[in-house]
Amino acid sequence: MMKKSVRRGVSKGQWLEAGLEFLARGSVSAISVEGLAKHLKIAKSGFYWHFKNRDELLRDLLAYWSHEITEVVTVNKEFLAMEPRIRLQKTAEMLHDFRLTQYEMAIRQWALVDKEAAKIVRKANRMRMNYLLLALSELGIEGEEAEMRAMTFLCYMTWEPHTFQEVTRKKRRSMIAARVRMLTTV
Amino acid sequence: MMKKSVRRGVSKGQWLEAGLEFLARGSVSAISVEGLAKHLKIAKSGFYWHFKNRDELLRDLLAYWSHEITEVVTVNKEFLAMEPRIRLQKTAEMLHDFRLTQYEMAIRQWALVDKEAAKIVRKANRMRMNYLLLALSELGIEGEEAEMRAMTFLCYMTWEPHTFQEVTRKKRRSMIAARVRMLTTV
DNA sequence: ATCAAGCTAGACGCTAACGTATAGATACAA
DNA sequence: TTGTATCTATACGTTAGCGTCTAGCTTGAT
Repeated sequence: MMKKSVRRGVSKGQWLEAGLEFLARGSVSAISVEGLAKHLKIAKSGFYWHFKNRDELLRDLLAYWSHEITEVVTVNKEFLAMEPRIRLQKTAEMLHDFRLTQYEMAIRQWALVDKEAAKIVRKANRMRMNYLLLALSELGIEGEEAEMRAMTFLCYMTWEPHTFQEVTRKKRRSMIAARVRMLTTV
Repeated sequence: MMKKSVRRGVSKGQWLEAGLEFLARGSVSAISVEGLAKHLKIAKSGFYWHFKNRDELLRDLLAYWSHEITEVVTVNKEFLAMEPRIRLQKTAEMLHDFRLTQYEMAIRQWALVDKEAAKIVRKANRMRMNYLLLALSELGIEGEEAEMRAMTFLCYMTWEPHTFQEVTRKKRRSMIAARVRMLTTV
């Protein structure tokens, strides 16, 4: 009755994980069924046991990204209890420490040619903007000024690691505080 | 004697332009010899008259990007005569008006897997950072604070159009001034 | 011991794209 | 008008990747 059968073949989860690993390399086209199979040291036929086709894997990865990266980060009760400046600081640190933006490049580039990806990216933007606008609002920053600051914050959080790969992680982390200060100072 | 023969075949320049057009769609992999040929309504064999292979076209596009986008924008005498705040404002407006960041996504994603592209992207970062750091320095902003602000400015200029495609160009332009103010206020 | 569920190996056919080869076409120059 | 430089059409060979098919193998359940 228990569905949790633990045969030792390659599970769907392993294919998904491998997919994410390849996605982090920077593009959706880096994900090939045969590439993943080789990575998992297996023939590709196993892939088609779990997925109808390559596109189904991509949709699953998109759904995963949408959920984990956006909703989990945004809908976070503990964070909302903090003072807004601290909250933004902790959020930025969390994004950094857990490398939560590593798929952004691939996903957003994908969104240029895929309708569904584009839709989810727009939704992610909206949720993140609302999260940031709320914090800024608590600090008395509203309107277009708030919007500008939230967009700047979002651009920085999303793209800094991709843009400045030559900067050390330590240095990048140390600059978070000053950045939050600038973005929250009226 | 004049080399400027004007036969009416498809010139090298037209192939390069078509390449840029495809590149703007978001990725290097969008550039295929056969795709470009179809776009130019011609058989692909003409391509190999001008280029040794696909890679040579890509190298040429990279060189073009490196020159036009980075050096031309950065080494600009008129701009350096302006007051730093005005200079940054004009720079941001120019990037916006001439869509000078439209190839960033493709190039930077390409840099993840191509050594030469990575090198040129690092160089572009350095030149842009120096340009921004100079302006900030004139405003009395130095050290790590200046570095943080320059990086934020660069992220915003580079990525805002890609990240917020849902924002109208008019609105995006109207937000430049406030952003420069924030980034240059001590 | 046997059976079904879950998964795999390996071979196959198909397409898109790369690059090559050859036989032209066109236009200006002598 | 004849030649040469600059392109082009068409056909071909090759590879990478998608997806399919069939005959299995392994493991827990009965």
